[in-house]
Amino acid sequence: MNPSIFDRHDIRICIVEDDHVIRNGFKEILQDVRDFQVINTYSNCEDFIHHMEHDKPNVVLMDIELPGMNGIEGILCIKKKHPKINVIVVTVYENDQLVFDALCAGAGGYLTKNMPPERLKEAIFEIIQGGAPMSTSIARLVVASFQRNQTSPLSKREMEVLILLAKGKSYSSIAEDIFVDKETVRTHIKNIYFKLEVHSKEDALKLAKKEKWI
Amino acid sequence: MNPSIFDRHDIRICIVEDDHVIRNGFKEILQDVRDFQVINTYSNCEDFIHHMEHDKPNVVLMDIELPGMNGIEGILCIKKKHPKINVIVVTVYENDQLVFDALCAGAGGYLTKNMPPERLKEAIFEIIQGGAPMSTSIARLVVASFQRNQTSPLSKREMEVLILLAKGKSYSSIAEDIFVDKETVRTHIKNIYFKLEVHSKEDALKLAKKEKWI
DNA sequence: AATTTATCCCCCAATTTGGGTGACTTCCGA
DNA sequence: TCGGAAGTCACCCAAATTGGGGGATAAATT
Repeated sequence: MNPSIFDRHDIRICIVEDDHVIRNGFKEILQDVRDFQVINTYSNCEDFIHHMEHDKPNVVLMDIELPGMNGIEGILCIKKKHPKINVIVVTVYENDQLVFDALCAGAGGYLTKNMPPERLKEAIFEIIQGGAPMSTSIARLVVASFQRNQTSPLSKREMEVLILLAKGKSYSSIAEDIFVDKETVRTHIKNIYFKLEVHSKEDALKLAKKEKWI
Repeated sequence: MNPSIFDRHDIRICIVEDDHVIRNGFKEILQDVRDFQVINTYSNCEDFIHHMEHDKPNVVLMDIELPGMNGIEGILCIKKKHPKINVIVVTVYENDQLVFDALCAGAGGYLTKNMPPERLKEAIFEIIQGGAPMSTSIARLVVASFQRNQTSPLSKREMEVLILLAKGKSYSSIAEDIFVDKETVRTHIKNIYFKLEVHSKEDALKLAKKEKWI
């Protein structure tokens, strides 16, 4: 359960960050930690990617806004070639879409720059041990993304139908799933469209997703 | 940035846990913490729900496997009436589906029972401050759920088409989106079906979701 | 040179979809 | 107890979609 010496010794770290003050700050914080080796620091993604075969890092601290290739693209590129490299995003941005894009791209953690230096060290141990270090606000964002507003104007049954519709099912298939007649499904969908003021499956699903009903 | 005294004083806590040893253990751990008040403990959801109006907790520690109503149903019920109550799941289960069900139901945190007692206290402060306390393994599960296996047999263009199909778009609508002829979309979809060995939109999407391509 | 990818064209028939209208039951809140 | 949702099913209609068959061409990759 506790991290053994084997889990954490010799953790090879690279830093990709265009602001040299922050870059060196992180290096300062990390380089004297036992088990950590700051292999190299880079001011852009391209440089890192050219050297990653040689650097063989376990963990990369990655900024998002970078000259040239941005952090998201960078993560995609890194993960494509070396899926085992752990990327922790370290940025000032807490924008929803950026967070999700980074996680989808393969980031294993997401920290905001206003954290105490201790948190950075912890985060690296955490990701090596199979965790996913996140700032509190980011964790909340991520967890909230699972939760749906259930304040839709649709009835329970209508929501059921809408969710099945979202799976790409046809009316007949939905009917079989919920053990009613195809005509009933049609009626539900007509009512859904009426309530949502839309006239097609596409628009209904777009609205429902925007409002986080599904 | 730092938690002020106003953020954390008088945190009202309820515990829902059927094992009385664990239930009392948690109570012991929490009751002497400054700012914490353990209002009540319950061995099942129903009892808690009957008292929550009176208890007015800020945080509920909730087990999943409970006699009668289970934890997931319990969370739904609590959140429906009092969306502001913070529910932290505390369980032995690390089953993927259970974690996601709990988060979808409205859990604001998810801890496994094998944590140090300190972690429980931290977690309560964390959720009050707008965070989402999770065990490391849970955080990893959650983050991993954003990441897609990009090892599908489909080409880039085919993936694009499949993703738009998953949004409920018609062939014509997809064609407009990617600036090609409807016939081209049809060809892509035929090729997708051939590669995936399916014969309908529903089956293609089901497979793609199962394999986490979309 | 062969394969994959991406683009487009034609034909065909069954199914799906969206809209209109109406009807019956049940259940809940005012 | 009355009215309104909610849920169920029916029938009509026309347009659109879908899935499957057969091609073709050009570019890129292997």
